[in-house]
Amino acid sequence: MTADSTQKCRKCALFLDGRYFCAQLSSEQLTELSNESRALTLERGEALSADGLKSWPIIAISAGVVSIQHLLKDGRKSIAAFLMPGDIIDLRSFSRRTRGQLVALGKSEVCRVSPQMLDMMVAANPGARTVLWENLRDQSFRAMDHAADLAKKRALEKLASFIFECRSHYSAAAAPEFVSIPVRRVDLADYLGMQPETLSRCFHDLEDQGILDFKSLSAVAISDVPTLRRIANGDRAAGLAAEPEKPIKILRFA
Amino acid sequence: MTADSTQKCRKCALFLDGRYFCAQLSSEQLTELSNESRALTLERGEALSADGLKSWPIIAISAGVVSIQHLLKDGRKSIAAFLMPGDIIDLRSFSRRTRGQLVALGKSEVCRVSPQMLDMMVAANPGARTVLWENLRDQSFRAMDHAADLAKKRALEKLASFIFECRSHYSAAAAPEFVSIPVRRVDLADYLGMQPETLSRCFHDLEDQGILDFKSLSAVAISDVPTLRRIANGDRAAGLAAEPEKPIKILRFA
DNA sequence: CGGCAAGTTGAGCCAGGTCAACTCCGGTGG
DNA sequence: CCACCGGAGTTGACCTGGCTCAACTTGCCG
Repeated sequence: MTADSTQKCRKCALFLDGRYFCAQLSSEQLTELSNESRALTLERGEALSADGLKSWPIIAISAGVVSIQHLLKDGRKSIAAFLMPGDIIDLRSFSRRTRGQLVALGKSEVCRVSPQMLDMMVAANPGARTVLWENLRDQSFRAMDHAADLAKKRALEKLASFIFECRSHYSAAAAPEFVSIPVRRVDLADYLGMQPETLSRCFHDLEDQGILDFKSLSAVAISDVPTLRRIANGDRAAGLAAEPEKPIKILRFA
Repeated sequence: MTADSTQKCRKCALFLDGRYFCAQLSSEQLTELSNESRALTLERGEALSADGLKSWPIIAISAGVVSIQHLLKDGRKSIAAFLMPGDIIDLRSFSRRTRGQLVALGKSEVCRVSPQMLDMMVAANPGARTVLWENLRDQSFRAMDHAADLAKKRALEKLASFIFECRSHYSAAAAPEFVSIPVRRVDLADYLGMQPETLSRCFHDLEDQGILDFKSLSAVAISDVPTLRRIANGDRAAGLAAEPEKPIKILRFA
């Protein structure tokens, strides 16, 4: 079993990618952690049970996308956050707060870690501590940025922001304008706080304006990065041939 | 100066309240931290400059409310998060992300801490580490809950949620139904992603329905907690005498 | 190649945005 | 003590972006 678990860890993205937590651990620490962790594969739509989370409140995402979902009484659903590979979430104080569920949005790999073990690693290993701390900060800022977007942006602007968010997460340096959208339309709509219909119309708009170029449902190329950026930043004139500015210019000569 | 700074720390809320970071420190650690920190008073509307944040990227709030604000090109403003006393924010990786500003929403006290010193305390003091970690997690979950609220709730529901959020932060055990609203209407509107006019109408609604009772602009009593709770949870029938259910019942007999 | 889930399109409607006028309140100076 | 001022909050009337509902198309998987 020990051999097995160590094997398991040595093939895991959390160990193989130097930016992630497990890559910071020494060989012995990795073995220790292996014994106190459980890998798990989730299919799309599967949720981690509340009971399971009580005994294993630390979840590390090694592949796929997992969401934190909130449900309202009348069935409205919203997705509070996307968790990506490398994200580690500590739900020890979660029960006090609004109940949200952890639901996989596609086939995903997660690793459940014993809290005691995590605390030990964090106490003993400054590198691991830094990585964990930075990841949590990043999650926090992502959530805040997202909240700011939801608060005051219109649908098209939210979508534009999201595409950039995707790009910063996923794009290879080789093809910076190709972006993969790792979730279904419905889930993206729930994340962006709009209806799937509206989302569809927005995608269509961006394609019509020649800003996006669809390779498939889940892969786009950004053909006009500056305009998309301006839309994301809330520049209402972006992509509209900037009509309102002309008259002002003329007045300046008078 | 050492004596001065220690004095300063011993009167600070971050030390006096046992739940907060500085209360976890030993006497020597507190003295050390004093020398590597700078207290600062902010008036409403004052922002921490980007330069200042570069040299002092750790900010602890000891009194008042500080906001993280985002500005769109056309002047739309949104408030991504409220930072409350006890919150500590680490902006070391902030510059990479969307520029947001830290702006005080009322007279506030903050303490800028040297990152090296914070790291040392965190390495040496497990209690302090836990408090800091839990605070950051809390901020993160708050931001996610807030994002979920913004995504799929209507105006009245967002306001109801916010009132509960305030209650959990501020209320004394003695008078659990009294809630203080620590920010101006405009700022609350920016936080909840709506217009001040709409916010005003929502407050009025809740008062008309006998759910809220205003003591002043910034102090309310919740007169009907269950209904407010149901509104916050997205129960569309709450406070409407549940008319739509009757006809359905009749049809069931047919 | 059939069947179902996912995504799209269209038409009509409403919650909340917008704009403008108004009230309220605390501070200030005559 | 009161008139005045400016900022904050409120109210009213109108308008629109995005929601809703329903029908349709597309794409995926056995």
